[in-house]
Amino acid sequence: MNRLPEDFYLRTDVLQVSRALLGKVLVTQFEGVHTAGLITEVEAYRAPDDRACHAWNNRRTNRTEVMFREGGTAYIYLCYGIHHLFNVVTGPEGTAHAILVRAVEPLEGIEIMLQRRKAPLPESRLTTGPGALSQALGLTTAWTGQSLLLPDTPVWIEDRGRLVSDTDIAAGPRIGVDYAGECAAWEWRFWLRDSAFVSRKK
DNA sequence: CACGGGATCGTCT
DNA sequence: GACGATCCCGTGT
Repeated sequence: MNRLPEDFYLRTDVLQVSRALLGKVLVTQFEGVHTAGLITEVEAYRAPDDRACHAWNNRRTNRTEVMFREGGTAYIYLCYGIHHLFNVVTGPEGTAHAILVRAVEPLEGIEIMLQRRKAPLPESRLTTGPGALSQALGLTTAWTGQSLLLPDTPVWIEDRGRLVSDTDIAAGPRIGVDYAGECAAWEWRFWLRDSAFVSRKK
């Protein structure tokens, strides 16, 4: 296991970290069950200037407090009362930057994922979409604030040597942030261009 | 394939 | 009291 180190997350440019996250492997292990998926699609959110960010204008609330923590922390919140959306906090403590993981390619524990999701599902839809992948990997809001760095955490991210070059990465506007004014046009969504495991076609 | 609606609840006004 | 960084299913084409 080659868990990403603190330095990976502490970089100040959340867009750079977002790109670097593509091709890494998101792993969960709890109650004796192991699942893993290769990260294929992400979105960056960045306070204070980004209106689409929950912590826009550096707004601190009970929910957003986690976003201000040190990079390498999980930020998970409930969306539409149903979906648990998983984010990775980046940057030093005091800045509210986070990366939403929108899709992964299933690697390990696929039978478990099918059970957690609504089987039967085609594998192409098992973990594509932020709510879908969280359900497949067993990620819930119970883990918001959880470290990805400490030993024996239930969730972490690994580097397994998959090489991703800039030409492998496509960028476009983020999904579902039309309310965010001009920020909605920022191309802060990144995905592996050739992956079949992306939440929506371009 | 495109579109529309319902589910469901924590969070903030 | 309104609404959301979503998803699934039904309907119509």
